[in-house]
Amino acid sequence: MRGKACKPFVKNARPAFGDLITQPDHSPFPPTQISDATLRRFLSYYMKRAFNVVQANLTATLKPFDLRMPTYTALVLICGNPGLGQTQLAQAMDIERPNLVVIIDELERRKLINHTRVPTDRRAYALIPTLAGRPPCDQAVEVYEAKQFAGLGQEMRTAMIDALFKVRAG
Amino acid sequence: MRGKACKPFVKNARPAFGDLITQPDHSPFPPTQISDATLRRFLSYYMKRAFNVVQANLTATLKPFDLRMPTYTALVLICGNPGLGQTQLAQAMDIERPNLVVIIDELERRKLINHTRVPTDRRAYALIPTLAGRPPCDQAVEVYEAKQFAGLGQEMRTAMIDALFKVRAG
DNA sequence: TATTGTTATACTCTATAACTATA
DNA sequence: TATAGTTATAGAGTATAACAATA
Repeated sequence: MRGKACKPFVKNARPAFGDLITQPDHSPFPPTQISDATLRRFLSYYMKRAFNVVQANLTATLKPFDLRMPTYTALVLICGNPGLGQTQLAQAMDIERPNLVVIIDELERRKLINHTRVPTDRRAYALIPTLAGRPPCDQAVEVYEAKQFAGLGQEMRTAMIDALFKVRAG
Repeated sequence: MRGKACKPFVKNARPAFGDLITQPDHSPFPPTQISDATLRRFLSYYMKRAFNVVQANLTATLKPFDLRMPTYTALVLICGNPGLGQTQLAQAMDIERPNLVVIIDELERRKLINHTRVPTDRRAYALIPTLAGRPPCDQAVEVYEAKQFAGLGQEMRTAMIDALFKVRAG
């Protein structure tokens, strides 16, 4: 049988037809319903799907604050690390320095951060949150992260962090 | 003290200066080093960082197969669900139908899948892997997923799947 | 009237190369 | 020579609106 190696795992998959019918399967997304073989084969898919949800929810939550994911991330990191330089921030955000420029510009235009020359190294700028910058940062974080990960519980949260770190570290 | 609410957690954060110095901190990325408060505040950041790694590794791994993440995902889903329609595939991939068109076109151009009219509904097309399409699909999955998640072990993998599903389901 | 797939189009996020001003 | 930040630009991935063919 041709399709034996791959088992269907898409909800409401259209029944195949002709000689290509294998096993019409209507298994839902939950991991418990999916064969272990399939799970092991396609973990990156789960990561993407979960991340899509996080991204969508985060975008929606940040809208009232007029923040997008990159500006939000930058603001939180700057609030947590006042005096940070742009090269370091780019490293922390895992993006290239040029992409940071518009982000920094926007945050500064909105008076959420300051962009000050470092006295000891006149090439560098230090990023510092303004007094006006902290409240939206704190509120956005609290409103979003609390809501998004509320259902996880401490154990699950810890397990997830561990796994994500392991994946990241390789 | 002004910066008390946010603790630095960026590696090698530049020491702050002037009256904005709070607590220059050089805590590294690993979760164990970061305060629980910070963890709870910014889980989405960990997800993004981990996903960046997955995405980069996956892209590199798929290059020899001349596949990108979307074409790879589509191919795996089609192999796993022969006869799938484009609307369903778009739902499974969590993207809009128009974006699928170029992906399907590419896979079909490369003779990895077929794009056949459904006899019972002449609006719809059924996506079916070709005999040539399965091997690169299987190889790519095995080479990538095995390598990326090898370090996790079964427990961690399960925990991660559970957490990701929970996040996705809300 | 609703649905499948399509076209055209625009937007967000990101990467690369080359520049400037400092070190 | 190397580094911090910048500019210009290109590409990938995605979304929205409007269309044709079919149900």
